[in-house]
Amino acid sequence: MSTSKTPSERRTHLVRLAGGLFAEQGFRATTVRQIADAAGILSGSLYHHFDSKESIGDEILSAFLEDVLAGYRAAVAESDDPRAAIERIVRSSTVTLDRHRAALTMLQRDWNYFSGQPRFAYLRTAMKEIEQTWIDLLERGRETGAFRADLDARLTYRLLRDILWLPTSWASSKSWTTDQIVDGLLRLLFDGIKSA
Amino acid sequence: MSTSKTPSERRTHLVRLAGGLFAEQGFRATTVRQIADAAGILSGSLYHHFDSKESIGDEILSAFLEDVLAGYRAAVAESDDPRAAIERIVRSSTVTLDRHRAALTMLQRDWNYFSGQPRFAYLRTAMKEIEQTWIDLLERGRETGAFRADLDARLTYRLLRDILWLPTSWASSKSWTTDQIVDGLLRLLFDGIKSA
DNA sequence: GGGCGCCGACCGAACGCTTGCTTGGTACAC
DNA sequence: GTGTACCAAGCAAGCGTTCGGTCGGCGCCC
Repeated sequence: MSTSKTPSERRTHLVRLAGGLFAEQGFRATTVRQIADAAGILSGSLYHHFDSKESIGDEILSAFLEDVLAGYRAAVAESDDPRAAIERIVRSSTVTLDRHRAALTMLQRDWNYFSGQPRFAYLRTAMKEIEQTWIDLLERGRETGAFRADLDARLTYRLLRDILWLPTSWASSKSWTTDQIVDGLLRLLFDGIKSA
Repeated sequence: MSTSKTPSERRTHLVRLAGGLFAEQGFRATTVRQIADAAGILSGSLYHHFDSKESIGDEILSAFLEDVLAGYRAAVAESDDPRAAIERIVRSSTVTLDRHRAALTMLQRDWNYFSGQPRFAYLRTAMKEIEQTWIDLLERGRETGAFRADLDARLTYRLLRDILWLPTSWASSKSWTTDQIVDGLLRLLFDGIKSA
């Protein structure tokens, strides 16, 4: 009944383990010894599977961004109007972010650390694409009359992107289901809190 | 013309210096040697003014929470209806948060670190009061018909509190004035992004 | 008014501990 | 009998913190 040892599937298991710790504590705050402990292993043995702590972070982050960008591209490509595209982004993001909680915590808490290193240059690239997608959608929606004419696309984007990434931090509190959060968010986003 | 040396005004200067670094990098990520360097001093000499790095953090955090709570209490006491109170909270918060950028970064990035220690128990207490204030306002507004009947007060609070604390992180980008951000935020909050 | 004592501010050097990472060896697989 | 997965031990660098000592300036005494 012990876990059958697939060839290099064990490596994936280690990444997931590390990811759990990163999601709770952030990347820098997590030590290689903690990761090793969680795996029931000595810290030095980790370096049989990875050549550095950063490599683990790299794997987590790049996988996350691929998923996010794929979601954004699909949402834009397969939606008729900006409002529908935004709703699709929000809904797909929630699923993606839920699967990659570690990556998001890392980006939120250790952005300075990663974004400074050449190795993680792809972070900045991906962020730019995300920003451009939002701004295009917001401006197109404004032009077609779907959104308020006085909407500041850039400002609204900054608010929205961060807002969208927030609820992931609430992981541990099981007060709400993912669906509840998305619905609450979309409602707040489109209609505000005022009664009609 | 050199800075006249007030007795223990130099201490305040050090706190502000440290705060600047905390705001950029977070508390844990900032080393006492960095603080000392910024002050043109050796790291050990810091301990002539403070008995620990945590003490510096304590001073920054407690001052911040006092200001925030004062703002919340005044907003509730001096407003007639929930909607007005919320608008007042948002407007006062923006000013407060701007003055205490370091504290906010510390809470966002190092919450786990601080909230675990008995010394910083007041953090949890203050947060509870903030939460209760929001929930009371949202529920009262729902009862009086000012807000949507299907508004989930607790969920909305979680979104709003975090949203409110977000723009502080954008410090460096001078793309927007504080007023612009508040107005955009309030508009988004009450009315959403849809055109009427 | 010149010397004395003191005190705040800082230096220089170290302490104990934790960090990410390396190295040499071993047990077991196939 | 070669390779994989691990252990045991340890390294250098960096962390927060401590400690003995230096130095300039202020009050004060005679």
